[in-house]
Amino acid sequence: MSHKINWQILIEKQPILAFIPASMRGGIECKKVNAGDTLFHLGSKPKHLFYLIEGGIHLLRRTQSGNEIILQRSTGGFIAEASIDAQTYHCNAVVTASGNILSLPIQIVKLVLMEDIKFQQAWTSLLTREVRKLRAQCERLSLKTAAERIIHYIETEGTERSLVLTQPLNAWAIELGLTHEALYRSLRKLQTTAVLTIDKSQQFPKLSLH
Amino acid sequence: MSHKINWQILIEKQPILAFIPASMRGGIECKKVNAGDTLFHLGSKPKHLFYLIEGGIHLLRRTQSGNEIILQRSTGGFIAEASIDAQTYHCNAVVTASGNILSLPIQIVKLVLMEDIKFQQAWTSLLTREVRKLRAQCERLSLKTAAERIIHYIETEGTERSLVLTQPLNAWAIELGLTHEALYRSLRKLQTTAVLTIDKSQQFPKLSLH
DNA sequence: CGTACTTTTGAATCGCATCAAATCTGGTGG
DNA sequence: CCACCAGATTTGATGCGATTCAAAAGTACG
Repeated sequence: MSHKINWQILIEKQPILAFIPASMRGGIECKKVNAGDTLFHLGSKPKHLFYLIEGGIHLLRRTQSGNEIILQRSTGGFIAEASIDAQTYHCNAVVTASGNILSLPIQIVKLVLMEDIKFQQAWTSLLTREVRKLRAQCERLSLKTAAERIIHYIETEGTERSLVLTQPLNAWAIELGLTHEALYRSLRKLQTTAVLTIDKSQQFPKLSLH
Repeated sequence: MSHKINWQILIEKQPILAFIPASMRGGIECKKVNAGDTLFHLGSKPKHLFYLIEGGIHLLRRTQSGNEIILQRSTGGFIAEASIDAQTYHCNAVVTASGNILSLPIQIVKLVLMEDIKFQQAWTSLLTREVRKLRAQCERLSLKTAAERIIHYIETEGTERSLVLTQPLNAWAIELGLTHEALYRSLRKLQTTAVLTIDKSQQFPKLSLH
């Protein structure tokens, strides 16, 4: 189930991968994953670091009371970066949308991290960006109304008060901590009050604030 | 207003500081800060990285509508680690409880990061923990009800289904994305329905799930 | 053409925010 | 020791906005 990896295209999307020396690329696999698959589960020892190229993955855990807690929804990028220096996984990873992943043996990644200070720096800056992004998301989620969250999102994630989504609206709703109904209604209101416009001619909607 | 720094005690509390070479300690100051002080504000260029030894600091921003949003509350540790490679601060830092901070010139920190791979690694693991914590908070904030957020907080941040807060309840409410009234009412309900108990004999409340 | 997914609308309900006010607390200075 | 004050906690009433449940219409794709 392993595919040939086009490193050139991959590196364009994720420059940090350029730091993986060519000599180590042999150990890295590209796999197809299907909705429903489990990448890893809580308690097991991390052997691979995953990079989601395409598809969707949820990291989740069950509480003692049996409730399911979603720790992270990912539609691309490294999965559970934190597992790199953990003894065991702290959660389960379930594929929610079929796609492709890179599977990097943690040994290799650790080796490169130890030896290559450039890679370390790139990794640090990746984490730093992630911290900043997550802070912004926390900030957004503590806004009380749908309209405020929408505008905040466009202002912080977009450029020039405008933004092309990378997902359909109903998926965006979840990221905003809303139901899709609430998002649709709120968007409609923002349009009728001329606060923003939505362009749906492309694959994903483009939102622009006035 | 600069004090002499007792590195030995400091390093015990925060081992990462051991990586700062003795030769560079001269550039680092320990300052007293008072409630109400501003450490830095949005838009200004980061010159120092701050380490909060004692006291309390809020990182906050104001929305267009004038509401105050708290991005981070800290009662110790590094403040705004993300500022290390940012052009400008993306929030304001206000002292909410008097105490002491270390003020590390960013130049020095960057230099050590470049040269010392051990420090790099320690820094990476610091960021990794932060990422994990923030993910948990985002997931908590996307829970719809006050009760769910409270329980999630105890389950993820506490040990053995129980947790001692590090702040009064009204401050906790903000971290949970709730008004203090909503938190008080929800806590009362959870107590009367025997879901949890609150012990207020100490300075800060201790919450235990049943 | 049918299936799966997304978008849209409607109606009823619930929970939280909001505003207001009272009580309780610890700490201060007279 | 008491008066006083700021901050924390508590209770009440009201309204709004989001959730929830339900169903229909639009869209993409094989």
